[in-house]
Amino acid sequence: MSTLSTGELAALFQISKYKIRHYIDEGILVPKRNSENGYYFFEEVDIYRLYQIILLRKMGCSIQEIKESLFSENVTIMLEQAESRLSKQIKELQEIQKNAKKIIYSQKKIILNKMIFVEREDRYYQKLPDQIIDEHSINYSQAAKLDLPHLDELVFIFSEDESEIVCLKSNKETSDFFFPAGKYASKSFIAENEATIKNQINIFLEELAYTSKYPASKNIIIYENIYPSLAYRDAMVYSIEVKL
Amino acid sequence: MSTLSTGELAALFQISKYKIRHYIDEGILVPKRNSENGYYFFEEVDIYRLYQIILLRKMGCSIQEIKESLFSENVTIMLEQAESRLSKQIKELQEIQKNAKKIIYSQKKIILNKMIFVEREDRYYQKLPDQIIDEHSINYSQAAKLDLPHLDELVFIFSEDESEIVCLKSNKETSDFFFPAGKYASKSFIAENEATIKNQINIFLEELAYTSKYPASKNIIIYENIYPSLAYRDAMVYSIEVKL
DNA sequence: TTGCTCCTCACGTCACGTGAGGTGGC
DNA sequence: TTGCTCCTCACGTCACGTGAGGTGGC
Repeated sequence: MSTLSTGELAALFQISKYKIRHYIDEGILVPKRNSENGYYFFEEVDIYRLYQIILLRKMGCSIQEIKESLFSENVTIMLEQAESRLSKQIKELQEIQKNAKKIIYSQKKIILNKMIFVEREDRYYQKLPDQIIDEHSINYSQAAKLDLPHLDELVFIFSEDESEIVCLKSNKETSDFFFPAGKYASKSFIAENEATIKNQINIFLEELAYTSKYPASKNIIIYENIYPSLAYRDAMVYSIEVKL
Repeated sequence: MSTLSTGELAALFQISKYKIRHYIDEGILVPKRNSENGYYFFEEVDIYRLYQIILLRKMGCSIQEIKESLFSENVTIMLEQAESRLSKQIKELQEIQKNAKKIIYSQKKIILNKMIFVEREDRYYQKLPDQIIDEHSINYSQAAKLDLPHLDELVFIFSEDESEIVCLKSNKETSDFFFPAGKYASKSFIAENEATIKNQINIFLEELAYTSKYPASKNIIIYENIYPSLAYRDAMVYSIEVKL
């Protein structure tokens, strides 16, 4: 039976020799050694053992867990546990990938600082309960139950009487505000603070007057574009919309 | 604008406060602090920043890489790099999962220590070059180019003149041995060493004589069942086959 | 002898986690 | 006052990686 040295085994599996030494030190790989020079030599069983270790490690098992799997005749039980965990992990990573792609895509496609005209469906919004609102903004500690997808549904409405109201997407029955289907003027911009937003609203309205298009309603809807916002470092991306 | 404490932020993202403190210490999260009591407070930008950090960390970026992404206005470039790496990683994990399932499945379905009868197609085998063979076994240091799937194609043939020859799966043209299609007697067993294998061959042949089924050829084929073998701790699973 | 590998031991590193000791807020 | 959080600092941990110093094999 031919045997391998640490270096050869490392080359076979394309891992570092230090890793192999680590597994020996931890007692999960127990090769025999040459009694004359103390060199380790690896036989077929050790090669299989190392394959198991590498596989289980890649599947997310700790060295401690692998150590425990040594007590049973075969590693099937540990493999099955690891496989079901891995399956979940792959799904999680796919979700993470989806979110990343969403951010990348939305950052690339968004048109900043330019008025555009968009067609919208009927939209309904509902005032947020007072305890969640704090100085016209959302109170995150109160709203901790709301996760990110929900923030997606948050809008600020500047109503006819100039007051600012924080709302959530809603349906016909429970709505406080109704924005009918049709053509809307829209503009997206980057804002670091609330002053920038107020300023941008004024610019938007002036620009709208300049193009001789007069809003059908004085209700202005402002929302944060969560996904493109997540791409920016110190700023957020907002959009203003008004019905023509 | 409402703000969050470290604990509240940790609860919002379902991570530990120590992790948040770590990101602050590393300088990738830079919240303002209350000048009176030194408490950190987190504003909306910090919440977005932490979301970015958590996302990039989950995608496999190091803190150092995240630190570098801070120099650009947005994290799109870093996100794109991370996304392509993540995509590769997901594929690798799916390969790992496939291998694990193969091992689990083959360990469960294999019938040990019981003679069975199987139908086989035509099989051709080719002797392995001498430099790869060492005392009737494979020399792994020479065969390091062969990866695991190739070991799957390795067999030991005990030919009519009782000699043992190591072979690889082959085709009609380059073959040294030919095992024709038809019914084969087969038995799988666990072996720790070569003596067990020799012993199992004798038991197998006696058992075969006992069932009054005489082999059509004295060529015996022995191979290791790589995938079930990978499930066992100190042993390997072999199968013997002989044409009836 | 040269250039390669092998060994041990100890310390480094990355991304946190933990635990002691003290303060702040309702 | 009680029970909660907050802070700092230092040390622990997991799975390795690195580097010094010395030996072995062709």
